[in-house]
Amino acid sequence: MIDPLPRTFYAQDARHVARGLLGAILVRQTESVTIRARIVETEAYTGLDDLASHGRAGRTPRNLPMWEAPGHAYVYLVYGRYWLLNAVCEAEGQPAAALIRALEPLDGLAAIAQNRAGRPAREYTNGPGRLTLALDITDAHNRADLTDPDGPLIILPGESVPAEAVATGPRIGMGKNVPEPWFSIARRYWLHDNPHVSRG
DNA sequence: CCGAGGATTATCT
DNA sequence: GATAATCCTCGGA
Repeated sequence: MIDPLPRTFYAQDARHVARGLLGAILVRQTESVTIRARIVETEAYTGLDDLASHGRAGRTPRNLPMWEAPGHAYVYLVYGRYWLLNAVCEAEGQPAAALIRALEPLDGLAAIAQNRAGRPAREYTNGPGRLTLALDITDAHNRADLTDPDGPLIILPGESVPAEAVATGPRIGMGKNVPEPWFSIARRYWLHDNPHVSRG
């Protein structure tokens, strides 16, 4: 039995956590199914100074998990339709998170296919809203402890990813009113050439 | 393949 | 009342 990534891992800078999550294994456990998938794309949202982050304007009811203890899930609804999954980062009292943007399915493919019925297999988990549908992740998992081996949502360490396999670039999908440098700064991380990332 | 436009609703101003 | 860390459909090439 492999231990989940420890809370000390998440307590680091969100950029470091986002990069470090590449290659790690997200595990979704229910009574009947275990789904495992490799994290292949992430984004870092960090600090009051990050004008693209929910934490920018101080504490609100929605973003409260970002301020709490690291190593927990921050799940919220976007565009009134899709749940997005983040891992809370940095010290308690510091608003930061790493968004999980894409996964490479490993186990539980039948359950994923059922959750994504009607879609082509290549679009099962290659986007932050798609992967939560595929793994049945909802607000029920907000604040879930990602370090609890018996929890519904955990992250295990994966094989190490060499630096040359990682690409970086601007974050995706922010409103046009996010000012520079936050709009264009390279805080998206993905595995170069992995077919499951949301964009090449 | 690609771009444009609509869906849909909690959250914040 | 405006906005949003997105996805899907449809039309055209």
